[in-house]
Amino acid sequence: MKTADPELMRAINRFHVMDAVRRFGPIARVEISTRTELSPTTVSAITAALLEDGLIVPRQMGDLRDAARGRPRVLLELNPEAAQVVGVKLAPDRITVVLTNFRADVLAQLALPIRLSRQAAAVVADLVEDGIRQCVADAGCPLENVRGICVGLPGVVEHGAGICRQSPVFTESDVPFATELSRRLQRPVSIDSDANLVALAESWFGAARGLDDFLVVSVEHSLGLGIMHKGELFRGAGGLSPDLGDMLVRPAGRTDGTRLADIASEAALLIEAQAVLTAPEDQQLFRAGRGLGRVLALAEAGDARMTGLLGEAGEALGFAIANLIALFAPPKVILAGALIQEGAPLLDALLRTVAALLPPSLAGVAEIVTHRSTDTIWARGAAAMTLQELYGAPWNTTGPALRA
Amino acid sequence: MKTADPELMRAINRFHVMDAVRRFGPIARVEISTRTELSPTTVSAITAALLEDGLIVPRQMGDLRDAARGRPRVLLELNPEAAQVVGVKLAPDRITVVLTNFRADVLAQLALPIRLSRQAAAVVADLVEDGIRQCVADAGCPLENVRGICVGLPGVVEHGAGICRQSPVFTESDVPFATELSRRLQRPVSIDSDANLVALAESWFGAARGLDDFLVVSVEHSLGLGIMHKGELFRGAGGLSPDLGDMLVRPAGRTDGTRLADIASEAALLIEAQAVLTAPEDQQLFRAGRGLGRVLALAEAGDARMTGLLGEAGEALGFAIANLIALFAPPKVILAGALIQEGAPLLDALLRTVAALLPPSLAGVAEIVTHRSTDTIWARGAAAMTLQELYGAPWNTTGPALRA
DNA sequence: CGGATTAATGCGGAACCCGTAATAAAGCGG
DNA sequence: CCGCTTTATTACGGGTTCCGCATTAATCCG
Repeated sequence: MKTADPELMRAINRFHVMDAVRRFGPIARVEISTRTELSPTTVSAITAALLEDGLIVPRQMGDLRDAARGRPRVLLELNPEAAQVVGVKLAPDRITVVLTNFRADVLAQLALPIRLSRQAAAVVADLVEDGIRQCVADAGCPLENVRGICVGLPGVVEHGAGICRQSPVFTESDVPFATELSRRLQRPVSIDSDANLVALAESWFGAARGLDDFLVVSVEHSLGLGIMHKGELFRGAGGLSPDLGDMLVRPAGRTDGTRLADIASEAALLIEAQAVLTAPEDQQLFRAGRGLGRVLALAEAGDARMTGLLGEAGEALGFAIANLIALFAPPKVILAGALIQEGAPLLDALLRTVAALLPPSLAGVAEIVTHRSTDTIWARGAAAMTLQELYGAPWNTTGPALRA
Repeated sequence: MKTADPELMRAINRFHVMDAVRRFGPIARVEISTRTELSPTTVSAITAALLEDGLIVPRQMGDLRDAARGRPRVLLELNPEAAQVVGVKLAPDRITVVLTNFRADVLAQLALPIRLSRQAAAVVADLVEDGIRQCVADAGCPLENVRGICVGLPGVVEHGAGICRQSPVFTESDVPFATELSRRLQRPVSIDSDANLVALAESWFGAARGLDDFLVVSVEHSLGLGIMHKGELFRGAGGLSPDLGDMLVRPAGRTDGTRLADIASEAALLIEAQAVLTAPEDQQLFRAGRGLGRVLALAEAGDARMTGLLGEAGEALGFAIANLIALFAPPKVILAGALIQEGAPLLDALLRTVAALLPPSLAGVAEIVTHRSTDTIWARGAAAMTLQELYGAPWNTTGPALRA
């Protein structure tokens, strides 16, 4: 926690005003005042500064007071033109790039279906750089206008330092990807765990709007875990984002095959399924990257081997999620990913396991919902991360108050 | 996060000054200024107010500057007399009460070796009330002078609401213990998970002094987990303290006996050991409450059944701790409890399991140490919790900034 | 006993929030 | 059409805070 001075005070209150404008859409000063519990005078002063800076704009039309007497309110909203930011999602089979405006509306997007599992960091950086340049070019937006870039990727990411400790997309460990991209593009770049970004997206414009505490669990090629805790993205000590794949699901005593990623990720499932489905036409499908569809179709048709695999994965996920609920007590858990479907064996097993394992005292706390997130939403979350910094959340900039 | 006003600003900075005095005191104003990065003027003003309020006192003696030139510094320290607080630790076999001064020095303590597993809340409240009254009477301190009371107990505790959701010491669930005690004693009362309090104690005057991130795992009659995260005690959504006993250690598919508490707590170990050691003299020891010593002695002597049990418990604990390290990435993990001994089978198995299960990217982050905490230290932690509130940490008082 | 040196503190300036009062911009009723 | 009422917004003054600068305080040194 930083020491307080008038500047910080103003930064805090300005952020609250910005946050109210973002969340409650076109909104009048009076309403900002009641919501933030700041005095009308202060709101007026702050909004004047924000208007001056071009971050918000008035919107005369649409006066929908119930009692239409008195001076009409002037509605304020975010100025979409105030900034452009870029969000990138890196997955092992795809790069998604979006350019958004200041409201996180997508202006342009680009999906590169490129297989980049375990690539050299330089190669990935090349691809991302090209993708970003092309995306902003498509939108006719000079790169210089882009106020910030955020990249989401699976694995263990250190947001603060901009280092990716370990990820399925890189061969190397400890990749300083943020500095590398920043050097290439001459723009501010940050990186974060992909699941954290989708958590932010869900909180801004998704299934968890306005919720201060929730989990996002994504089952994709790899597993993702995003945690919103007390209104902020949860990160471990040193800003290290935890990786759901590193959660353990086997009992002690067996040191092999214990990571959740080895049981419940798409990648792991495909490997196990490929070992089982030995028919040549199946193998063909796997080689063509269509194995997942085949697995789901077989499970749908009642193939015991496939439902068994999916059930095992679901049980493992349920086990991990029950642990997370015991720790974070989130009112909501959002599940995402192609494997998560209503009525599918994986989801059934997951829900059943959570219900069975959760202690009675925590039985009711978490509502588990599914939500289909597109790659665009993920990338929008990345954009939102940069926007949040532009809004100027002051507590992110705080250093240790006492030096040893 | 609360909206900022001058009052909050001052509260924040006053807290920083108090914190510096507590941590580094006796300390001169100049040094407070450099450590907090507040201007000397501001420090002077704040310390003047604190002196006025009697929270700190000057200490002329002991001028140990290296260069003894210039005006000598006036050292400031906490005024021990500024307040008295009571800390209570509730364990299934013992109630410990301490009275401390403003520096968390113990003025009087009282240990009641009472078995209170699964007692009615009213009975426990009776015992605690009597214990507190007796303890403060022993010290000749009128109860009216006690500025606050904090009770630590195992189980799932909701600190904010003062409710104990579930605990081995109560028969009931959802016990509003804080209000109940407050009504009886007419003093402010708070409750928290016992492990959180020992974490606070370790951070104030124990093995984790000044550390912003660490875990405390205590293996006692029941299991405890205290998490210091970014300088604050970690609690789940709604202020719910997680319970280590609710962590799960068995794989999905087996829904029975999966809680860590059923494998690795002293209580569970005793039950399992009692089932194995059928000799009449052993059963005698168990009934006399001396079973644990017997188990340890047998294990020491190489009894395979006992080392097996302990090893299994250690592996289960290691499994849970590895998961927690993956989530929180704490630089330090402190283990406490009678079962945790250097060279003992439980600790060996625990360390081995953590090392085996932790993914390489997290291999070096956490140093695991053991630390023997007495019941007094725990109760001191409870006192420290109240003191922290008296110091006026402003962020604890913040409500939601935006009302829906 | 007069510098030199370091510690602590008035003093004035600047920024901020807030309460009150004034102003702005509508609708309503005569 | 015009004044009155109502509601939103803003100007103004007061109070608080932090900070930079200059001053005072307290010691050592020669």
